[in-house]
Amino acid sequence: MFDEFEPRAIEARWQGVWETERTWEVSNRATGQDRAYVLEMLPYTSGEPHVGHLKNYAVGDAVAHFWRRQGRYVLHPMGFDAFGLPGENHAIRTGRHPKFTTDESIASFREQFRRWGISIDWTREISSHDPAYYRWTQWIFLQLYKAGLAYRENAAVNWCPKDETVLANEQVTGGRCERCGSTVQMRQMEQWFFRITKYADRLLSGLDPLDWPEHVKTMQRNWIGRSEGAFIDFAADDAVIRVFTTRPDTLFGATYLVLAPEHPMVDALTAGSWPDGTDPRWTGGQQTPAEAVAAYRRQACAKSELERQADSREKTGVFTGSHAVNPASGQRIGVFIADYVLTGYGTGAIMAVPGQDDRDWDFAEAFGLPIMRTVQPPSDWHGNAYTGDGPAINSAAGGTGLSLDGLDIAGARRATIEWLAERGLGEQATTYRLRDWLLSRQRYWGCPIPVVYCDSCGLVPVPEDQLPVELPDLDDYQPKGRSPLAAADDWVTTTCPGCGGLGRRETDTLDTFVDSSWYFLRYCDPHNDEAAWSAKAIAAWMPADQYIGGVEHAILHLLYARFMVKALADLGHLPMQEPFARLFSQGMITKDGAKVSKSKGNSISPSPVVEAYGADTARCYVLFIGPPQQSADWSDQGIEGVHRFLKRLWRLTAEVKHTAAESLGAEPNPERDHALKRACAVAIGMVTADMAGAFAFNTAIAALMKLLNECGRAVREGVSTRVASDALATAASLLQPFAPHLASEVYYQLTGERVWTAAWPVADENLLKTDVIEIGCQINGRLRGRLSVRSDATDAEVERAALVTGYVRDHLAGHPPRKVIVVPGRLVNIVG
RNA sequence: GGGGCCGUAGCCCAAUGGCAGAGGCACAGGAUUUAGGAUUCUGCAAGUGUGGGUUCGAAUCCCACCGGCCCCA
Repeated sequence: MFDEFEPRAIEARWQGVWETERTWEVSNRATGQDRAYVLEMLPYTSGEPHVGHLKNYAVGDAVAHFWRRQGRYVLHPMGFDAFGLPGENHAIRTGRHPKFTTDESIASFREQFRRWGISIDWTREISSHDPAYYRWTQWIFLQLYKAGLAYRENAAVNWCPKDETVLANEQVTGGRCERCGSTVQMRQMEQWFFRITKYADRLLSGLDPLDWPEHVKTMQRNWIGRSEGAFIDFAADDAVIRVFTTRPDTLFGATYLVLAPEHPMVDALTAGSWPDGTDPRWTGGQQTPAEAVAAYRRQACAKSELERQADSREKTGVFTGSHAVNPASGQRIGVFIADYVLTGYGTGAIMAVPGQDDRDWDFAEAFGLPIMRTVQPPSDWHGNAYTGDGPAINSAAGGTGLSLDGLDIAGARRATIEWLAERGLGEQATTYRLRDWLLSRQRYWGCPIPVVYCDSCGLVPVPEDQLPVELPDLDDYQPKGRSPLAAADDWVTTTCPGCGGLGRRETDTLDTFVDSSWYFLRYCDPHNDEAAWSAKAIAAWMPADQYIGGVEHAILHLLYARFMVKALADLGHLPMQEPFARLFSQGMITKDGAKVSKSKGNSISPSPVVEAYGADTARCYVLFIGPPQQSADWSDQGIEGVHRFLKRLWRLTAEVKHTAAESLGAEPNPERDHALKRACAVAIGMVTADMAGAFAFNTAIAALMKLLNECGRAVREGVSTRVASDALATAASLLQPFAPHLASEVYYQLTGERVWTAAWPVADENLLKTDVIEIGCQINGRLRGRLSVRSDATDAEVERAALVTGYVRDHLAGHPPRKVIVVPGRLVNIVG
């Protein structure tokens, strides 16, 4: 036993034991135990781990340990998301191959995880840049390609001019590149996509049964953005404009049409001159519609999507000079362009119904366009557009045969869609905000797309037995608007697998989200050379019982992984539909209330903390700092308190261990012995409930601090050595998921046993019982005093005891109480 | 603009609708120490952002507002 508390020595000792004895390794062949798969999101290897990683893995490790101690056989693996832009950008800056910086970063992460004592089965480690891994990434791509779920298309894509690559919609925020902040441009390019939109409905309905935080599910639902409505065709002078609306029931109220300025039909619809009687507000002050449209387009381009969507903004737009016909009312209505309509949503064109839509109302008011209500608002309605339900009005026209008056929204919607469909004027339609997943990246440091182009055979997938298509070594990583791989002639030039003639390899690489959309499957069977995984291995572990990660991945990564599992399941490669049964979304660690990031220069490295206080303190601190799902502010002062707590456990253990006497402190005292045993039982109950429930690690650690305070008091005031020793061993046992090293040492010192092999403690119910309890006594809901009653007293007995109490009798002054409420074990309330 | 989370002691945070306090930080005083540090003991404080409502009873549920953060636009 070391005299001083030296975390470094203790931690090195137990880490050595776990490594030598391969304590955390699990076999797929083990039988007879309840299996569990605890998974944290795989770290993106850029530089060194930060405190967010520490929190993520401290949470995951606590769960893994707790479940093991409850008798489950736990798979807890680790790997690295190793491809991607940061590694490549670093290579461009330094001229060093990204493999070196990536491998250094991985080594640094691996070393930190060891230093933190995270209980990982390292035999299952994977790295996404390892050919043995990305061989199967390529294999998955080919399976999806064969099934028609991966396709190539010329598409307008988001282009980041600084990173010189395309970006997925998901990687564009507020019109800017998520990584570098540059304003994103639109470009037409041949690109690879996964057909994730085909799974939109299943990705939505699959959310319902998942044990995930509700807000994460909501974010996914909003991202998929399903809207039900209809396409409606409006006949213009010599064209048909198809709009999408979620409110076909309001068709009679459509008093004008609005196209997005970028809509492909705008040029054709732009009239040669302003029609007679054109309102001056509609012309944008221009002599001709063409000039007005051109000027307005220039203006719209200069704005970000954010500005265009801000509802409070003044509505702007111009008239195209063309008219269309409302198919229901037969009215001629104007066709406008305005930037509050976006190309990407629906058909890029809307029918404007100012009576039932706020934005349309604002636009109609600004431009003097007719407003007609087609839903009767309530009699006390004083607002503008009425978006609520009510009977349809003004919605019948003799000529067209459609009559909706009196129907509610649902009925009018059905009738309108039926009427449109019969006449070939429209159809029921569901649109989604979700776009297909853009996979291609014109970058070097990624997984090569296993495809060859041949003049005679066209696009030929690389045969599976020729995988992996290895990423070649390059000296020049500089992107030049096309992938750096395009310059590697030796690599690009290849034999066509179809005809044996000359072929050229695909030079784009895969989005790194593809790499990370299936890694959790590979952990189940990481050394399989014959297949990406075996059915047996997947059956043994999947779906993951607990997934843990940051909320920043609530949309992209989680949606991609869910899509991948569904697609692979449809192709017969997987037996389940969802990868993650339970999700825990941890909160960020902030510094002075602000997000920490490398770019802000306020990132926090755990290393100095681990050096100064040890891994146990660092781990306990990130768990104690607050509820783990909430964001928490890092404070160097707060660490001290946790460190003192661990140090106290060490000191008390030393004191108890070193005494030869049968008791400590004053004379032995059975009452104090009992009180300490009881404190243990209480702590067991609290920690167990906190771990099994909402992962309330902060209150679990608080309960252990309380138990230790009571151990200290008992040792001071007199307690038998046996009881004190048992109490400390219990504390260590309960602490093991959070501070495994110190817990192992203390437990070993006191019992000679290994704490991780010990069963999770169970509270002795008998110890929790007491004879007499104090309850609150209220009069009219206000606390007036306390009352001692037997713990098994009936409600009637409690009531009687309350009614004979002095201040209650004084208050009632001889009148009977109107009501008496007894909350067993808590309080009694006299209403008089 | 929409959706969500959060406002409790000087600070971080607890509290199945039932006695506002578990734990930690800071602070004050005592013990120990040559001193500092470390250790240890004792003490300390808010009526729960604001205003309504439901209830015998609201930090907790409902409505509105204020403030902070996150996501989406």
